[in-house]
Amino acid sequence: MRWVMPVRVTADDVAKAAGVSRAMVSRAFTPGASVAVRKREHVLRVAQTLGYRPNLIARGLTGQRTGLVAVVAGEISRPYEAWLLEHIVRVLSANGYQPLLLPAFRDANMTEMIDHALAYQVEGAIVAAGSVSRDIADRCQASGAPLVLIGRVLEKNGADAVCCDNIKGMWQLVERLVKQGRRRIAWLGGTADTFSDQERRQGVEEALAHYGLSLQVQRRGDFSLSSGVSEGLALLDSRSALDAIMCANDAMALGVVEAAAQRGIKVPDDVAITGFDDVPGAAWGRCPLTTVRNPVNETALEALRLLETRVHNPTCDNQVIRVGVTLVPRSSA
Amino acid sequence: MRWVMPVRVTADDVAKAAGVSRAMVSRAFTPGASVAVRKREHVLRVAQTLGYRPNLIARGLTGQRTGLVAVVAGEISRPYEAWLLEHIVRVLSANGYQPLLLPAFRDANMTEMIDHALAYQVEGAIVAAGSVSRDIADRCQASGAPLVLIGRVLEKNGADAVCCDNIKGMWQLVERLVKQGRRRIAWLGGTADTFSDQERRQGVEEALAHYGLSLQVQRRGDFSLSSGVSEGLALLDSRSALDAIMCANDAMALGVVEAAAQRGIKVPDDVAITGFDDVPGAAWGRCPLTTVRNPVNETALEALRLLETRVHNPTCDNQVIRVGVTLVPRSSA
DNA sequence: AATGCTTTTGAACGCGCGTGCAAAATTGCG
DNA sequence: CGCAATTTTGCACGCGCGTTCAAAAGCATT
Repeated sequence: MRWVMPVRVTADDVAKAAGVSRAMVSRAFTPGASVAVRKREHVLRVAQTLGYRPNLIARGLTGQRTGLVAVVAGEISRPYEAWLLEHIVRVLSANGYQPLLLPAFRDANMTEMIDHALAYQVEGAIVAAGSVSRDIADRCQASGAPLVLIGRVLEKNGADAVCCDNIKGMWQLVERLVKQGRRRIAWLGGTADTFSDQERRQGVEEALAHYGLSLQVQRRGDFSLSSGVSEGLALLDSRSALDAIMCANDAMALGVVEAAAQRGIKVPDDVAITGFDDVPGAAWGRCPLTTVRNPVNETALEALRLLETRVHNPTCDNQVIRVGVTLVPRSSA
Repeated sequence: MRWVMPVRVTADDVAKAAGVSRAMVSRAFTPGASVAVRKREHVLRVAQTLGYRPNLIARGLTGQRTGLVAVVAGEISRPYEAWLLEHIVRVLSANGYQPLLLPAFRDANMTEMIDHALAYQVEGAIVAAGSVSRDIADRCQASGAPLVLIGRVLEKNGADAVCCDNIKGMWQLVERLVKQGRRRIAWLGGTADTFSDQERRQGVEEALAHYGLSLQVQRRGDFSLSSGVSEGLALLDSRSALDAIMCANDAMALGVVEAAAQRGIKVPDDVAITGFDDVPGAAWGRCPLTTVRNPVNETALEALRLLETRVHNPTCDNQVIRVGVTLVPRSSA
């Protein structure tokens, strides 16, 4: 391939080639601007020929919209995170935003990351991972970039958030188990100090208490499938005569299914297993999971809505949107 | 929370507050610039107090580095895509780049998307999804943004690419199957006109031919687990007395494992099943997959290396890096 | 104290763009 | 054709920053 020196075609070049002023070119690309129809067409045609596109970086400089939105995602290789990310990105993209992806590693310095994104003049940040301090929220607010949390709520009204109804979801699962006559129920929690873990466990305990029951055993994994296997084995070996194991998410539940298979324990006859999220893949595998559907698409839509609402009205009170969940009964419980 | 009007702190503000010129502030933030040590410290301290950070958008305007890299990813909710994306993002992030995530939907207009990203003055684009035409490659080249393809190679030297050794991987799998005495082998391909599908199938046929064998049956899925199940059932029901089913990726292989279970067919005793990629999760589930490891981390590193190489030397010939694969023998074959 | 050399500093410019404002061109109407 | 009302257009400015260049300041040597 013949290599040609890359040329940055600017509005000036187009203006010269079209025999108009540069302002003309700018207006031709601005919908609703006052430009003669014939001239606009002419300019656009010339621009097309030269391969010109307005430089979005320069546009963002004047305090205009940059169109950038920071998206903080957790470990993308995990099914739930990937699933959620896909929907967020899709929604943003469909609405004319550009997602700036910030990966949150285990020991990632969230403050530093958000700061860095803010330096790109993002119009907002959607955080679906890691723990967000009040400090970060203040910082975003100070930059005028709305912050929306997903799946976690900042104590004391620090930021907008959208979060599924963890409590209700767990109630529904417990109700189902109890109706099946299960009484000896164990809990497999996720990473400590995560919001999801806390609320989901709270939901389980509330619901059990309502039926006069309480948890037989508790263990804690890290939301990963492999931790589901190891902790599942531990639970099954603990000789507590369990008849159900409720997990804080689907991945761990699938791990427990695996553990049960390794021990030759029948699911759901001997022991019921429940998950949470209904990730794609929960329906497949050894034993289709009874779980609760986390409506990620609705979540993504609401997150964007919150973002835009706050752009238009920065002073309104913080909102926490609770999106509804649905019980998805399958074979595992 | 008390709401305070967001203020954009600029270098001018810092300059005034520190009693120096604005150029001073700029230099204080430029490593290696000629600034008195005491003064730099002073400026940085004042900047810190005011919460100032250089506006990266403005910086990018002068033709400096924007630090942005476009990343085109496929359906993120699929295990392989998510896994790869995670590594790409991690590598970019660790090297001071900001990934601009472009989702490639089924019927996404790739040209339009790349164009849009180019308007953000990205320093390069890493494309790990969709089909890339020569047209796009030229367009990137014209903008001076290196284009690196992952998992696909553009015919006739159109762009740099990094791609695993599909052929060799398939040879290794075939060799293993043949040594196990398998002779009646079926092929489950992925989405047509994808590079991976073509090369992997080519590898299988070459290797089989080397042993004087050929494929008994062929079917085609779409790389998804569910297509693996349906096509797997079709293959198993086809009464071809198959003793092995080779799949174009892990997801479909897991689907076929599921299909076999549904039909009560034993894996690997009755039929062997192989995958490709070794995604996280291939090791788990009903039957740990015998597969070939696709080194995504190395892939991501090489992609970035190609990107940077081309930035420094735009005229060098296009390279296609082949990263090595490893056979991962597990239970399924 | 005067000279020559090095380091540090500030004023000015340009990056590419959107837009307010006033001049120019067009239109409508008598 | 003449004049006012209305588009349409071009000029000039500023967004926030990095950087060049010449002036200023510091320093050592004579």
